Amino acid sequence: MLECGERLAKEFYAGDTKSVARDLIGKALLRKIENEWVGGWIVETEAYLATRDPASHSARGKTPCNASMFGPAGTLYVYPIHAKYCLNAVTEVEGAGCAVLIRAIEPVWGIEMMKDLRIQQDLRRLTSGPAMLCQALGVDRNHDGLDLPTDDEITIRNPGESKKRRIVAAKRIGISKAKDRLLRFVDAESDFLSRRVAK
DNA sequence: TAAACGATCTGCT
DNA sequence: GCAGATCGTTTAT
Repeated sequence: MLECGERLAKEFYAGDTKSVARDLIGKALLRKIENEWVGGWIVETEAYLATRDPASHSARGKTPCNASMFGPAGTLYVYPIHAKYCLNAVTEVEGAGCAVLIRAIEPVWGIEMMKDLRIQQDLRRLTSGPAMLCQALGVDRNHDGLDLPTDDEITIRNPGESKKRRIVAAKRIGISKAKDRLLRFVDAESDFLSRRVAK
């Protein structure tokens, strides 16, 4: 295994959604493809709260498609949107309908593999958006519902010591409801954000 | 079964 | 920076 610390346990995801979103910045998202680990540091996330959050997919209740968003903490929720996919980690308790959207990572491991999967050579545009990073890691609907704390193919790990990051809260992107809530978290120094934050 | 709508990306200007 | 592409899911006939 790579030198990137311990994998996050179920207890990590069981915390308050907003806190989990913030704490995921600087963690390592990894995916095993053909026996090789690919992935990088998480630099951008967004919190989607339970049924009270009108921007959340869970707001209108459970449907066959969003069922895994209501699963136990640590469940992977992959949602299709605009003919692409987004990757979320379910938080809090089973049935709550909260999740954290992982919007961008800084490519570190298996960069050549990711370039092939994305058909994209520009490092800046490799994983700096929710659908981009899914494609770079080869994640699709087949992975929906798996258990992050125990899965063999996809995992999030805590590197322990890592470079210092300046974490900033900002408004969420691309939604039409509840726009003004500060539920987006980014590593303000990163070059791999889907959108820059105002200084 | 038809129509509308996105938690978006890309290419071109 | 902006318009167009894209397609599964949901909601309406």
